[in-house]
Amino acid sequence: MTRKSPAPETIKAWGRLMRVSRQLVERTEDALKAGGLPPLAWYDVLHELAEAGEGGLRPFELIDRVLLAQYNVSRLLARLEAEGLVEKLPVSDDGRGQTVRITPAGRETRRRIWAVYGASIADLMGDKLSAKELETLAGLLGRLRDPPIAE
Amino acid sequence: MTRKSPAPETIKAWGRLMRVSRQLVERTEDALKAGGLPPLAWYDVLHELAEAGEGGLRPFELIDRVLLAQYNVSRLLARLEAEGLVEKLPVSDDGRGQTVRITPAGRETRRRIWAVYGASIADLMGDKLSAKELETLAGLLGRLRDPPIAE
DNA sequence: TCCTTTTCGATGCAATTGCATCTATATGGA
DNA sequence: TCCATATAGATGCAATTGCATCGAAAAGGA
Repeated sequence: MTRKSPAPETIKAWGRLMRVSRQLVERTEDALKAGGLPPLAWYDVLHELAEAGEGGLRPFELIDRVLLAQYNVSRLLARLEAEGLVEKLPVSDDGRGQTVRITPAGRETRRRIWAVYGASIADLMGDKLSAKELETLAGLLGRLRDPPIAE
Repeated sequence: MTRKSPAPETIKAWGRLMRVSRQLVERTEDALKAGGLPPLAWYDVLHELAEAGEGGLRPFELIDRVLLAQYNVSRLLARLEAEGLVEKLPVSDDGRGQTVRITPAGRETRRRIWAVYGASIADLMGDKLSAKELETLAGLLGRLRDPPIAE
């Protein structure tokens, strides 16, 4: 942990990152709400499960992918199951756990969310920066990740 | 609103932005908790009020500065007042409103939060990118703001 | 095998957030 | 002036989040 106060450029970049990310999330959530659709977190989970395919995912695998706390994943999955968007299957070799799989209704919901979410992304980012700038941005952000991504 | 799906570079940059910003916030909140300090939102409000000086700020002015909903500001200010970190003063020319001013205890708390927050910023951003890169990042993010900042 | 520790997932309870609405004051006509 | 509308800020209630902990099953010794 560095002990001294950050440089002015650092503070400025930090402030921008905080403000912009919150603004973009808020606008996107508003767009989803306006369309009568569930929040972003639902999309994230449905997306990961769709990518995972028929094999599904264990809840603990979902946790690091979607960056949610364990209890949030547990409860979100319960809500998704109640809506019939995912199903939980017992897993043979681990009596504690379960496998979660997306249902056809879940895929359909994911598709409907994407229609709005994708448009929001294009609107808020794609229209504002060039392809080259987007790549520069992604590269710089990748270096802030943990673990960092060089590219 | 653009109707088509965003380009791959756009999606990638979006994903990085979402993931990185959440990761950085989470780590910073963890650092504050570990230090027995209040959450980031408290800092934001105390910071704005400190900048505003003796004149203080009206709650509605705080709302757009800190990007919180009206009811969140209302309740956050109530908590800060209960802790003696801010004080509410009636405002002469508008009987509905009030002016909120930071107290000495509030300044002290802000200082203590910054000791950890600033170190976290330096650690998570300052140490990862050069000054030039930080400026590039801030510039690109500025263009995503609403209203956008060209520089 | 038996016992301790770890991991997986759920949940009770308190705090916070979101939504809708409320009260009070101010503002802008007719 | 009087009334309709708008703005400032607070709040009741429901949903969500965070924290701590729990129960159950697995893993790892001794």
